[in-house]
Amino acid sequence: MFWLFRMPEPAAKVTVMSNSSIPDIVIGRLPIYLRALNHMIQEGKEYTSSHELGGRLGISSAQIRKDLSHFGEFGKQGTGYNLAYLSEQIRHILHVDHQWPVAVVGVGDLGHAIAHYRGFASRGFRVACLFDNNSDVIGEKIAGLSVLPMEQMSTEIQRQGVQVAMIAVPAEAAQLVANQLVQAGVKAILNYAPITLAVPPGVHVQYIDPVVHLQRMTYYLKP
Amino acid sequence: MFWLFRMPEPAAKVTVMSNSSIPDIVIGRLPIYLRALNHMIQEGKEYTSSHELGGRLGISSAQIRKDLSHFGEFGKQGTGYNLAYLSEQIRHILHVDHQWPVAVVGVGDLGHAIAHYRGFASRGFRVACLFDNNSDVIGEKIAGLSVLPMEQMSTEIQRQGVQVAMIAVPAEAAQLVANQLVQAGVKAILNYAPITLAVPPGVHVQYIDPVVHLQRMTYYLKP
DNA sequence: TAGATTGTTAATCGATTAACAATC
DNA sequence: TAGATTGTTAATCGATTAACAATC
Repeated sequence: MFWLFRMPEPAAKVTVMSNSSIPDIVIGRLPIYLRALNHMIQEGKEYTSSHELGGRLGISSAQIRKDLSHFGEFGKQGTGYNLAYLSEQIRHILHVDHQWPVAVVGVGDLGHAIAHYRGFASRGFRVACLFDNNSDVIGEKIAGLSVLPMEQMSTEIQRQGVQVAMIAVPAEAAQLVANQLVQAGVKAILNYAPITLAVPPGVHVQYIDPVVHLQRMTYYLKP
Repeated sequence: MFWLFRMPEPAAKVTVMSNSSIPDIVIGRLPIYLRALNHMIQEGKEYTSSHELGGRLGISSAQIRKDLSHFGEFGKQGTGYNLAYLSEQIRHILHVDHQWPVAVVGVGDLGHAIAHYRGFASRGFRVACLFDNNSDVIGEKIAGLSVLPMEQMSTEIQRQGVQVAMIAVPAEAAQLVANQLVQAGVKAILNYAPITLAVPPGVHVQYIDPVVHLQRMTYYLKP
């Protein structure tokens, strides 16, 4: 991807092309914008402004406009943004304008909750397979899916072309599972185990550890 | 809290006091450091260095040293950091050197998983009460706790002095629940509902929305 | 001692914001 | 037209990093 910058007057002959990628921190805000936009749509609204959106999210309007400007022009002066259009555009940017099949590894309480969660489909994801190493749950049907043994993981992930996985196993097993997922071709891992994973370049990892979030807040509280 | 800065030579007479608070982004990394330090302790290690810690976490050693320097001097030249000591210090800084009672609102699949999670106790938290508005689950015993009706929430939170809560209700109910929690005196909310909450100043909110994390990764993937 | 590593400074790098011409 | 709001620029602000004296 490249960008064309306007040259200062008097116009130089060269055109500066930058392959500089979009900051990850900007990418990280797009899902938040998208969530809020869809929320507004459900409220029956048709348009919003960077000011209104920023007000809801606690983000400056300038930042929202700047973030969006990395990808194109989506608004109209005086009017703001058409919600349906902007939502569609962001879904396209984030590649969630279709459904990604997701593997879930670990079917304890948390894995169950993930498998049953109804909020994935409308936002670009579909739980496609479940794995566990516990023979008590292998074969069990959860949300219409049979829990498969770990031995079948690689085969099944490759068969379905799964690129995205969620790890919901105990911390002790998480790195091993991550290795197996990477081996199977998974490129994005959402890790619920409270441990930082080591993965090769090109594999993306995000973390969910409720305690990290809680500890971040207790710093500001009086015990 | 204030900080003493070394004056340049020749020494000035005044002592500069700064009330500038520590950046929130620094606070946000401390729980990650703490998690890794405790992991190393469990591996039987006794010391680490900023270089080793940074290597594990994908963070520069300079950043780790800078972050810690906001709070004091915890290491020794040539040796590094004593793990038990640094862990204890960070626990103290984050106020997780004792257990915070936590209220959980919403006892669906996710609320069940949270209530059963064994990972809170060692890291400064204890699920102290569960609430729901569904009469099917009210009265049910989960992890030794009876699920209470929403009507008892405020009273119970105040009775136990709960300052920290987790919201695990559907998105439509989350803002209302947040309002009630704030009314009851809660100062920190971990929100699992996929919605940005509006809360008064002084109330802290953190978010866990797996889809936000997934969407952040799919941007980089080829569909 | 020689090697290692801290804590801190200053420079660099990057992100956010204010401001405004353009224009709907 | 008058009012509102975008997209973009340049300035500001803040975070990260490189480098090194101090010292264990």
